[in-house]
Amino acid sequence: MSERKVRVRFAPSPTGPLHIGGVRTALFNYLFAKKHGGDFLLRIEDTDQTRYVPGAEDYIQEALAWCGISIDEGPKQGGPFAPYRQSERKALYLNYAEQLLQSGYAYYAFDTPEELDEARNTAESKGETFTYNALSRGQMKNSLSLPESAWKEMVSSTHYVVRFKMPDNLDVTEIDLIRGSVTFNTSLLDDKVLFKSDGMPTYHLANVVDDHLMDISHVIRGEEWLPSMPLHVLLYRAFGWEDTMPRFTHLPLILKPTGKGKLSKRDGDKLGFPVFPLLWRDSETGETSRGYREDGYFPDSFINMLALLGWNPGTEQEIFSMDELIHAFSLERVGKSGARFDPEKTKWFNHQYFVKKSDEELGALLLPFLADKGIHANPDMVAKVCGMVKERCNFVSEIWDQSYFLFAPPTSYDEKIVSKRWKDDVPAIMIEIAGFLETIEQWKAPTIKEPFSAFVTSKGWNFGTVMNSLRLCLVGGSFGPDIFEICEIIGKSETIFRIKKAISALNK
RNA sequence: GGUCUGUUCAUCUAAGGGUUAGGAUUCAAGAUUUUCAUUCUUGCCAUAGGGGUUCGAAUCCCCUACAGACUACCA
Repeated sequence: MSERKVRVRFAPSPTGPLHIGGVRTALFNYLFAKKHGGDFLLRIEDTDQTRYVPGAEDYIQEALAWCGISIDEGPKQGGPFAPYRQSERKALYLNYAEQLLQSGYAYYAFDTPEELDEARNTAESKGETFTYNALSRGQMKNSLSLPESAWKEMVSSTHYVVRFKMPDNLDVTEIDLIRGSVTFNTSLLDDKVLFKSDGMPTYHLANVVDDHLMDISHVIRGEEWLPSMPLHVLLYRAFGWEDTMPRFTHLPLILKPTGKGKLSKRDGDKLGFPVFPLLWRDSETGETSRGYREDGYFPDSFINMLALLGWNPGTEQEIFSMDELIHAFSLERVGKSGARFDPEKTKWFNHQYFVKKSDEELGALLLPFLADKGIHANPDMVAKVCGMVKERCNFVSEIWDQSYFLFAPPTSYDEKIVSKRWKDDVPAIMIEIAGFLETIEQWKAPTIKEPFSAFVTSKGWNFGTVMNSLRLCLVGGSFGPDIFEICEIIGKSETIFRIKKAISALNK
């Protein structure tokens, strides 16, 4: 058993864009597989045609690719267990349902949705919950309650479903790799539908059959699946597959940053952060949802953040490359309780990756951004600019906010700073400063700074006044890199031009 | 309602019977940067409550509270 090759699957249904909770599930599966030298498969669970959303499957593939989660076997990449799309495996499932029917672990049921609703409503009006199980199945329309001739006739003439015959009052105990032993009593469980009247299996049947057929060794999925674990275990037993049954692990949920409940799309809209890896445009409503990629997050930063949400290495290391994650990962170190999502920490992670990038890398990312604004600057100069301001940024887009004045003169002056710095004596001083700068030959930051400082001192001016006013002229506000660096970048004539421009613009 | 799972600073978490309960994010203060940001230092802040077991409990057990998931011919 312990020799078995690790094979895990990520099995989303293509009903919309992949949520970050789903990405994390995929990531943990991937890390676990790679840690043990195993395979990571993608299987599309599209057994519900009514919920099929065009583009969702492509989105899932693209999102995983962006994250650096590579798929060993899947619908696009193929593999020895193809097809990997359940709708394409449709023909298979009926045989397995019939196997259960023949061995007495399942039965035909003919209750219409209306009849089931009615049963639920009657129970509810009595303050009870209707459960299709050993106690009630005798009163329903199925192959256990009806005479054989009657139900056989119905099987051929009407729609039917196949239900699992849940044993009465049996304790089912199974080990969850992060929670330990979990026990359920079957008397509280219902006779789940395994095969729908439209000819498709339900999730329960399809996932067990496929996991078995695809030789899956570990099922790692969200906590919302924990209640259906006993059903799945019982299915493995019914099929006689218990000796190769995968080990189960249920991951804790990702919760809203504030308030209660699990993270939803709404929270992102409300609090202003993405809940999807990639931008998503709903083809029906035309509505778009932000994505981490488009918001300027780096995939490795995004993955790093996600990995630490619910898992920790037991050391104080926080920055991990994918390879380091693979090396350090273990299911035992995944927490049991839900983790509240923190958009602030996500930004912090991005900042860590941001400042680690070389000036040239950032420059290359900024270039197209500048081109959009009609600015075509020298790549060397752009790289230098990135180096000057990257400490103050979390995203590429913020480089522009911190450096636009290096590409063009300020178009406005921050009013607060003007009233604070632009005193009556300042214009006269600035005129003298401009005149002095005119005399400087060597236009480099250090060679400007030295004579400049001497000049200001000799005049007896307050250094802070001069510097802050000069910054206002060149930048339009009170921020940005070293003032002499700015002078060097924009050049001598531009520096003097901006001083004069500011004097006339601020002359009241 | 029922079943299952969970509960350590505001947030992510460490400490798998013995530490002044540690780190990170956020926030606040100070230093540096004659700007802003960075950086550095410091500070604030937690074992849900109650019972046991034990020489000793965040850790083991029970009860309560709270939270979440599930309870479809959806996954």
